[in-house]
Amino acid sequence: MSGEGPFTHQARNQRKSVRTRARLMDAAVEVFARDGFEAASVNEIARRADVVNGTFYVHFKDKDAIAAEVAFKVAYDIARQIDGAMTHIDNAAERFSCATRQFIEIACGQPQWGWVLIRSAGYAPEVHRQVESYLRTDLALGVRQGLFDLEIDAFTMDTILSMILAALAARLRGDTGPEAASKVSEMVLRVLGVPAVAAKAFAWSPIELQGFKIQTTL
Amino acid sequence: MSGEGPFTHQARNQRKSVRTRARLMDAAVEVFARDGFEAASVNEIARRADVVNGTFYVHFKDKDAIAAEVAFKVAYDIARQIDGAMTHIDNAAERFSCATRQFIEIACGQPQWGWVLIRSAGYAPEVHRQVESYLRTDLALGVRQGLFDLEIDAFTMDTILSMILAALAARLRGDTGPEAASKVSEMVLRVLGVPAVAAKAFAWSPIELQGFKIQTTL
DNA sequence: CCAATAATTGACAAAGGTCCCAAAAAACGC
DNA sequence: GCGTTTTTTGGGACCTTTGTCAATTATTGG
Repeated sequence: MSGEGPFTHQARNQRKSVRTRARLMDAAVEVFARDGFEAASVNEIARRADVVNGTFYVHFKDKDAIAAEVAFKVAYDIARQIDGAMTHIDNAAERFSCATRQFIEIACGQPQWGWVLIRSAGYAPEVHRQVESYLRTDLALGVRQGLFDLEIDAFTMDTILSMILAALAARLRGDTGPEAASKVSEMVLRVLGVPAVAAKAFAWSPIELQGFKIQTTL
Repeated sequence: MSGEGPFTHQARNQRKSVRTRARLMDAAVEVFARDGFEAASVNEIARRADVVNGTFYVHFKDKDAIAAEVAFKVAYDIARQIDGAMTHIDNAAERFSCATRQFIEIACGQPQWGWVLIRSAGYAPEVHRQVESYLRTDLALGVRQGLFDLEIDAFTMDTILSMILAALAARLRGDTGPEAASKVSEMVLRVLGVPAVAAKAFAWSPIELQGFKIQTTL
């Protein structure tokens, strides 16, 4: 086994079944991140969780089942962290910029989670829904505040999300430094109709967070 | 076998080896488009090309080899079609909008090629390079013409490409109608710094093509 | 038309995948 | 500590995949 992952940590005081399940999920994250969903094998996941192959099937029906659960939990957890740290920001452009930058930062701090998000975006609708949920609210707010002049429909959301994920991928690949998060924020704000100068200001201003620091594990 | 694909058609008068190779490539397009690169199997490709498994290995070293070749040929061919039909347009914003809209239209006319482009974008650098080659020229031109005010670096290119591919994917999934191409053009032009009104005008103006119509097969 | 060359075949080994299950071991409540 | 319940084990049945190769069949130039 390779260290203790976030799910395992969260399950530390629960009954054995729960702990094993959590170990399988941490292992699945590693394998999905490295090999992609299609190429990942149940055997490899079990091996990394230090259980024999048969144990896997006690806990999950098949590969699809664990993938859906892992993707959902990862997306949910990240979204929750971001939301919690932003309750004090009112301006929609600032909220968007802050959320996007934090999202990329958090996902980079846990690279395997980042890759799982990217690689599962195509297959797992629940990931899309999770990430979009925090986006949609702020975008709609911006329209109401008169900051954004673009119609926020499903296609717009989809395009914006793909920009953010592209930035995350570039960052995880190491193609770019931490500035990618601000760059992509600025680009999206321009798409939304924020004037260039204001977009730059929002995207590059320092982030103020509620509380000390962002929590990067469950 | 399921009909005659573009590669097979192009190879119709060549020697047998070339024709079989082309059939394998058409089959590979179908399988990669349907299953994605990771899940695609050499067996399935051979079956669809109406040859036995062993024949595949006469023509290609392995799955990677055929994937690289297919992705490159598809990207190259589409880029060539677009370039050829745009020699008479001078304005960079118009060129970009026209190229993007045609790109999506062509890729949708041959859905399997479209999916191959999307699914291989992550794995095959040659696809990125091909598609970016026609983009980069026009974006740089726009900066020189004073139309765009955004620095065109690798990250910018990457983000813009991901927007275009997201629109293509939405279109191929049937999530959106033909207007997606104009919508995404408009969004990218805004990113590039084109004023909202002008961006809308460029993105939705009718396309004038050199010659009669776009060719949609090799 | 025939010999030489080119191309395809089909069977197979080796590797690895999925999923199941009877038996063993561990954990739990009393 | 002890019997019951929960959980894990290990191996096996069966399938798919990859990649190779000697044998066979098709094509083609002379």
